[in-house]
Amino acid sequence: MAEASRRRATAALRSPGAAAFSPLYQQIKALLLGSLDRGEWKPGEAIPSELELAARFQVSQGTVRKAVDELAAEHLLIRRQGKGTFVSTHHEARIRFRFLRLAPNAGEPKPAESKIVECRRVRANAEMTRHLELQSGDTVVAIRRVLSFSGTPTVIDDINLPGNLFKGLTAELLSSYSGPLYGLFETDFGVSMVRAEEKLRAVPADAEFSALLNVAPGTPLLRVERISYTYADRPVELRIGHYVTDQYHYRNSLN
Amino acid sequence: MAEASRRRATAALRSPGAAAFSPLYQQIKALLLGSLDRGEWKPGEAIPSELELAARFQVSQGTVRKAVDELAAEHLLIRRQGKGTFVSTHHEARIRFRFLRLAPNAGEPKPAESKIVECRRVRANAEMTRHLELQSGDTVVAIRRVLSFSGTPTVIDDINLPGNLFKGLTAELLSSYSGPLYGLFETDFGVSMVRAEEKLRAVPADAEFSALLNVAPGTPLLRVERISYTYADRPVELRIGHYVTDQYHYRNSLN
DNA sequence: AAGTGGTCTAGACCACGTT
DNA sequence: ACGTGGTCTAGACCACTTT
Repeated sequence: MAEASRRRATAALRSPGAAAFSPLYQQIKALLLGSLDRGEWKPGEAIPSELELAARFQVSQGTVRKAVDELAAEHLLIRRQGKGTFVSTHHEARIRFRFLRLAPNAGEPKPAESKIVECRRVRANAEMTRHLELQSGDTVVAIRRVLSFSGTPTVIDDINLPGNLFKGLTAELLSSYSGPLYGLFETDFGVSMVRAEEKLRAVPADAEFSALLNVAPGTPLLRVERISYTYADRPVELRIGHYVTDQYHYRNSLN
Repeated sequence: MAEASRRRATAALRSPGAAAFSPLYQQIKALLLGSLDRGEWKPGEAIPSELELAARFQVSQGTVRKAVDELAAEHLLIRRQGKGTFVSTHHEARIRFRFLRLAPNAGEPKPAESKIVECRRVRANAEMTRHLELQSGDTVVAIRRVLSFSGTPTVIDDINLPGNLFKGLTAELLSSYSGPLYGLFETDFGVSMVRAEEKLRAVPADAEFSALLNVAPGTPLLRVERISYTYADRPVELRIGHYVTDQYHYRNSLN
């Protein structure tokens, strides 16, 4: 077995054309990512044990471990000593707060009340086509919702999703569902948001936003533009949020 | 040697009073953090090789490696194959962009021009006392600077530092220095900013800010409150920034 | 050639959770 | 008792950099 794996690494290393050398554990990691992307293991489920994976890929447990370690560091997998290694799911508080950065200035976070304002299927405009890597003419699902805390409207989210990935998504489904949106996407559409890039600005509230958020026109809002990515690192959500930040703030850690 | 280290781990594990078990590599990591905090190795310098550290701590190279791996993942150390492992320094482009989140909406980042507006030593107010864990009556260095890009004022930073750690810090020194502020703190005062927590809000420009930033009063500004920490995880900077975000935005990654 | 970090293996034992 | 992940060791070899 030692020989087999060494040969494999050496083969990759010495491949003519010098296709960039990649260590065995990176190759394993890519294979695991592929399985996750194909839904071989669903969010919340356990993946095979390290020894099983080592046998499957013909490498040592240590090599599998290093691949899994990296995926766990990226929060795609969660290790539980004595139980196994599990696929991350948005149906958990811990992971949710990685994507929900709004926190109250004082006191404990309260659950948000969500109201779906609209949910339409429209042709992608140029911005969506570019950000979501669509073809011109493709459709997107355009959702607008308002989040309130203790009855105070605080967030307007404009969410755009590729139409072909979210076929049965309707306002009714969204309204009937309580819980994290990404949890719904994950279980009902097999789309897992794994990471995101955001751009933040301060902008004045226009007439429409000021009415929805119950603030004066011109009130400074925190505008958050987010692009979310799946396992395969494909963009699948363009979300534009506008936050009222008198009682809440956006928290961030620099490491 | 194997015996020695096993005994050490076992001793820690079985210590009466059950002082929380911590694995050997975590103990090593803590020792390394202590050395960094004491300035035993300065930013930019190489730390001893893994084999040297293994000998010093009487553990295997693999255990040292795991400790160093974690510190490298936190960007406190930087590994360079064939050369050694080095202490991170703010005198490098890569690390700077971890703390400088403002990016132009279009085009390449340009270097900022910094103008020191004031630098005074004052008594810490309640807010500073709390955030910087000071005693009431302690002094802080209060700095205000304006950052401009291509002549356009874009950022006002109000920076507060514990007076006792920054004794020789004057407006002249700040003005004569070009380069990252954290680089100056690091080399001249032995204070390394290692991580930070930020809170973001959108606020209207008041008269003072509108004059300094050359925008209309009430213009939405992105307000960024930052607390920075050193190796020992002690807060040593309270910084409040106000950003004009028409040509620039704050970028963030959710992982 | 020598020294550094990087990868990979094999095996032992520990801690945790379930059966 | 058993299976899981977690820690630690020892040794081999590879890749990169400097001498």
